[in-house]
Amino acid sequence: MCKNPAMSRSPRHRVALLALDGVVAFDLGTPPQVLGAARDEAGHQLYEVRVATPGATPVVSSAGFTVATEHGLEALAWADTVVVAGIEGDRTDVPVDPEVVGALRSAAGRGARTVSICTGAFVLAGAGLLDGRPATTHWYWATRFRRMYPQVLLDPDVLFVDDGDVLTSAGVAAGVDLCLHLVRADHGAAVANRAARRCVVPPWRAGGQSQYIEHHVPAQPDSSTAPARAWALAHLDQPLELAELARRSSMSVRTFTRRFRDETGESPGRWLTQQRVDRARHLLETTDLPVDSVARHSGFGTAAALRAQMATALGVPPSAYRATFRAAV
DNA sequence: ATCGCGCCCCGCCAGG
DNA sequence: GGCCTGGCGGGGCGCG
Repeated sequence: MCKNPAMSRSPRHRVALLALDGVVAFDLGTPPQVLGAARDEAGHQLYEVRVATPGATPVVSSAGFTVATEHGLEALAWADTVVVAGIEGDRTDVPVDPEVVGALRSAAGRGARTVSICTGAFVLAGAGLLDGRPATTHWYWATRFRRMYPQVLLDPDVLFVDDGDVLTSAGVAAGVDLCLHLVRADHGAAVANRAARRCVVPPWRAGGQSQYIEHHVPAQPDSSTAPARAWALAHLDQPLELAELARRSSMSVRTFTRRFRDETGESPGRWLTQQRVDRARHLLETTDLPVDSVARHSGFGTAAALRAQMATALGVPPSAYRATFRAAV
């Protein structure tokens, strides 16, 4: 791990966070906080985040306070990744400043990764960076987005969209999910999970928008335990033993658990119960099945087991969970 | 409520 | 030596 100390440490990933007038205050905090929480084994930060505004002039945030930064658009030329924070919804139809468009386009042109949070997608789209590509934005502004940018393949029902060098996320807090996704893509699940823990990201955000829970943790493509996970998902309602999953992957139990942990950031058992809780949540939201059969269909033998798992995972009993969503929709 | 049993998780270490 | 593997054992947790 830290056999060669500072010398071999790779340079930090450079991130420019672009704040325009009316910037969503929350989005301004997300990348510094979440990416800043990403550390290597020795505790060194893996990202350097600079907040930039056009001309390094102060901008007024959605919360009313003024944002003063040291960096102008030249930070976009410096960055490996450019993140555009959301702007207040009623400003989304204001044409994007040509200088901003130019800076974004040249950053993208030289291969920088471009990312948006929330309504920041309007800015990327305004710069033409989303043309013909899949993207998402805050669900509330989806209609306007479609009208303004019909050439973008908008999917308003997901937390975020990863299209390689262009990534977009849904409203406000989905920026947290996207930043964690970036960390996961750049440095693996273990680092991302440590960052999440450091940020004390809650496992469940109360409220409606139940469709969003479908999109959980994206799988690492080159992953030796992925087939086992797929198989497990297809047989969630049955008892699944670690030994069986390992055997199906033709690995010893020890190697399987070790790889699984490396690839997903979680132990097989924890992952399994998480998937089962997700399945149960989905059934509670979309069916009228009694809690008892929800428990069976999601692989918890009994309602008691389901209740216990939901209590620890979400802090909410099944019936209350269902009631929340029935009331919310 | 408690205990016992089985499974899981993971550090440790030996071997390829 | 470095890397990956896999067996072992103890501590932990869920469940009956």
